[in-house]
Amino acid sequence: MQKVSLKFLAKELGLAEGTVSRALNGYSDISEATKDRVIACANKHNYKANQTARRLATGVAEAVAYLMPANTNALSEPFVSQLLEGLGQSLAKRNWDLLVVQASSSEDEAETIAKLSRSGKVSGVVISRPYKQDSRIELLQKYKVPFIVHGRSVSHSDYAWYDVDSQTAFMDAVDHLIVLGHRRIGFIGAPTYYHFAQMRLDGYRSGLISNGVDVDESLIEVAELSDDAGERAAVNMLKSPLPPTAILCATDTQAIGALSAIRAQGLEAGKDVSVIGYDGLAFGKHTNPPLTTMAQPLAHSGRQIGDMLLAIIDGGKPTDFQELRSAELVRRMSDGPFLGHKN
Amino acid sequence: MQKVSLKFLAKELGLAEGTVSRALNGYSDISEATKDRVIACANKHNYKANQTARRLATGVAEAVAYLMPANTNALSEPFVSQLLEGLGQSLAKRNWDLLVVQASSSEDEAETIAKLSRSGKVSGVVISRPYKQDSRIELLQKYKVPFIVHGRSVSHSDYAWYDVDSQTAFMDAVDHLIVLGHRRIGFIGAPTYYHFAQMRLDGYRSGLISNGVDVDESLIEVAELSDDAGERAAVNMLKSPLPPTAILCATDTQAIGALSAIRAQGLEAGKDVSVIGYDGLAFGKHTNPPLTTMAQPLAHSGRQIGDMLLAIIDGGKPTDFQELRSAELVRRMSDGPFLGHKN
DNA sequence: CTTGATTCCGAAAGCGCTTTCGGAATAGCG
DNA sequence: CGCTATTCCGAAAGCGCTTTCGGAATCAAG
Repeated sequence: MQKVSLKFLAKELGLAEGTVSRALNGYSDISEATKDRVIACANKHNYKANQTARRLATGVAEAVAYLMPANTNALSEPFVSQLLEGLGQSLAKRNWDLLVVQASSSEDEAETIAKLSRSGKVSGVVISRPYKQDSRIELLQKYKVPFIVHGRSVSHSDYAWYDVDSQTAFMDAVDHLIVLGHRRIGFIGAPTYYHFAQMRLDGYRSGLISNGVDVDESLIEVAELSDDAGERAAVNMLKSPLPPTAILCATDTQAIGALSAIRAQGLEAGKDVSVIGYDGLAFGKHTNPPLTTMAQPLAHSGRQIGDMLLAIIDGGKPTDFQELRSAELVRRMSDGPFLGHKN
Repeated sequence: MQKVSLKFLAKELGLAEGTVSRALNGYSDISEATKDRVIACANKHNYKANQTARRLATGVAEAVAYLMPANTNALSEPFVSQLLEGLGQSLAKRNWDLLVVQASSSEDEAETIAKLSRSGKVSGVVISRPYKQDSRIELLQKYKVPFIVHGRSVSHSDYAWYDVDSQTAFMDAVDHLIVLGHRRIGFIGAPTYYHFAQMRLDGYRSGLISNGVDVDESLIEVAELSDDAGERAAVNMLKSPLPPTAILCATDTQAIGALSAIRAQGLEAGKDVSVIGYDGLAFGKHTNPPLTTMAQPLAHSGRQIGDMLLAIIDGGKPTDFQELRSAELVRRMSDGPFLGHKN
């Protein structure tokens, strides 16, 4: 299996390397005739340009990186593979590579980005789950690396992002619960250094206010992004003297934990206390009871994000690429009308 | 932000490029003194070698690819992100890259591999879920690309793999069910072009036989790797004139579907009919009822696989790297003693 | 038939790094 | 002090591809 290089093809065809290269790349100063000849020969020998050499010569990396979120947790990761899949499809159209990089810790994320940009091995990067104020974003801007954020930070006016409007999603969820008759609605949030956590909390708050119900700070818990944390938060809430009759959770994962807590208290989710999650994990169909959730349309988000990134790399203005999708309520069994207080 | 290249450093230091390069790479023909000087200067300017140039010059790709399994399904993918994470950690030690590539269809997988190997952009690849006879493996061998298989194909003696012994896992599961008093044990398998599907079926069969119970082919269903498929298979089984009192499923995802089917029939999993899955998805804690499963130790499989691959790339014999782990039963609530037939 | 415009291709200079080779400077030794 | 053995570094040749530039050949026009 001998290496087929440009040189090889050139010799075979009796042409100069440069000519072959230009023919393959569709330059207009090559006659159709020799172009065909070259292409035929290349196919015959199964020639694939050495991408490394190509990258070096052209100076374009032909690759983008996905920065894996740190501190992930098994239950919440379906979105990672979905995203990766979509990104891959998008990049495949150009035959670009998808790199997956991860920082060993959150503190290292900045360092990782710096290295990434300086090594010049990618022409773009996408990051997920931005913090309220995210040093990764600042760095990316400073280094002028095209990037798109899966989510938004607080000041998100000057870069490209793709996000789901979880704030109004939570307002909608509150509305829904209000219509069902609930007034004591609890909220299990996520650490507010995540901006999405803040937005969801805000949505919850304004939902309450717009419905004329006061927000009771004792009904708000902050938990990590795991089922166990959600469960702990829920038991706290349930044990309070005036427990909520419905609980909104920042993520499905936490909501699933809350479901456990409710069952453990001998209560029934969907009757004694309603719970609504957020994410729309397919898995929610199988919880006990099936989880009602605000589902985000992550179906093709990966491809979407990939296309946006490519457009920016091609010279598009980042601010032209800010896409806000909306979540929608999918009712399963964990919500229900307020039935009056037990005690 | 001016580019810091070797040339830049060389000029700054009054040395030749080659000298700087050798100093940075720890060659022994450079005095400690200038080595220190060079390194200090490099750090000061935050120099990072252009990896593309380096790759071209050395001829080593410094990257490995993970071939995403085609036809994946959201519920079963936690393992992908876990694997990726581990692989990334392993590669990070050498500062290598992790590429994620996917074929547009199963038929394209061979083509994808061919392209991958010829483009020379990776020094190794890992694939998951091999088929009984897997053309990807043959190709990888033919092209002499170091690789490791996450799983095994039928003839797995001459390459490197990492797998969990699901065959004995299923024998164990049968034993467990037998001890609980079950005799009519159903099996929901996966398409047998996946070798793991065959092995699990074999395990089920020999488990039965070793316990002296005849295998009843009408108690064996084959389903796709999804919850819905598992559910359909389970209803078929349950509707049969002599339904099983326990069901073994090839994957947790299917088992979760089976749970739904059982509930839909007005039966109770864990009492009326036991179900045991395989995989150990964290999610199984939250199904209704919580799913008993044969859990595979995927904790650090990614890192393990990465280390193995690196060792092979370094010249290790592939056959020295074949690792078989074992799964273990984690009992939750979906299994229970045989209580006598209802009808 | 000459001249200027086209068409098409060869030659060569990189891209930024690695690595071999040889030579200058130093050290070691008798 | 002369000679060989070391130590250390500069020079240069690539890695495989792209791209600019100029020139030979062809064509159209005068």
